[in-house]
Amino acid sequence: MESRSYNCFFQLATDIIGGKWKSMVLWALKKDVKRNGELKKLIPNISQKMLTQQLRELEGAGIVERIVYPVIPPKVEYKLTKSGEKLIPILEQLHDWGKEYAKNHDIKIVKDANCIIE
Amino acid sequence: MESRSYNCFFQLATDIIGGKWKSMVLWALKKDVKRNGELKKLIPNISQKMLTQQLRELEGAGIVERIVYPVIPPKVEYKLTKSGEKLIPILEQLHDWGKEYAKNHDIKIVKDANCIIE
DNA sequence: CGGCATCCTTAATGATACTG
DNA sequence: CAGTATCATTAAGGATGCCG
Repeated sequence: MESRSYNCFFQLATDIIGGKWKSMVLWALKKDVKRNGELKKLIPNISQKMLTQQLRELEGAGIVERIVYPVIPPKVEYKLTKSGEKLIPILEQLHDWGKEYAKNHDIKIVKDANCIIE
Repeated sequence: MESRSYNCFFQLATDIIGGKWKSMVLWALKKDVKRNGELKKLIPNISQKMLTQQLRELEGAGIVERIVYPVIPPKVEYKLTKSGEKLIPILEQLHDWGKEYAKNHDIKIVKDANCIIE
């Protein structure tokens, strides 16, 4: 985490959960603890590199917790922290907004194999 | 607007308002109609190129309306559409989340000159 | 004032191979 | 399984100049 300076709290928030993947990772974690492999299946088109990178940054921000089990083969779980959980209701509303937007604009959802949810 | 295909409504939503600038532009438009120059002052570090680009994409998505007055010198106003207005309460909650996050992590806000708000 | 067009630089992401 | 490292590619963004 680089400590930038922020002009307002909104900027801070978008800096933490913005970017192409972060909110989607949080969305994938909204229900349960998830393992690396599960996340890769849940999030369409994300590469291992991007997934790891985003998870590390979210962990650094205190939004996601990484739990390592010292076993072989390796087992690592990811879960939302308290702070991260507080974001979920907001993301839900964004989801609902998208649903209404899709309705109004005749946009169809086409899930490929393992969609995130709903 | 390129018509992609989406796996879920959440993905659709983040595709529309995601990216480095879009949500900030919406945030800057949350109160009143704004002109190009005002937006540039309100949004820290945005270039004219990026501002125009983001506004065009938001306009294409039906989130922002562009109103051109045929006068000299040119006058152009930007305002949220109904669809765009529905996003504001959600962005407000994101703002509030950021505020609490800042409190918990001892992050200070340093406005430079013309901050967006609050 | 509010752009657009062009060129150029930098940052983000992808592909592939390898490891404990 | 859950990564890391390296290299190649692509996309995002900045600088400058021009225009109605």
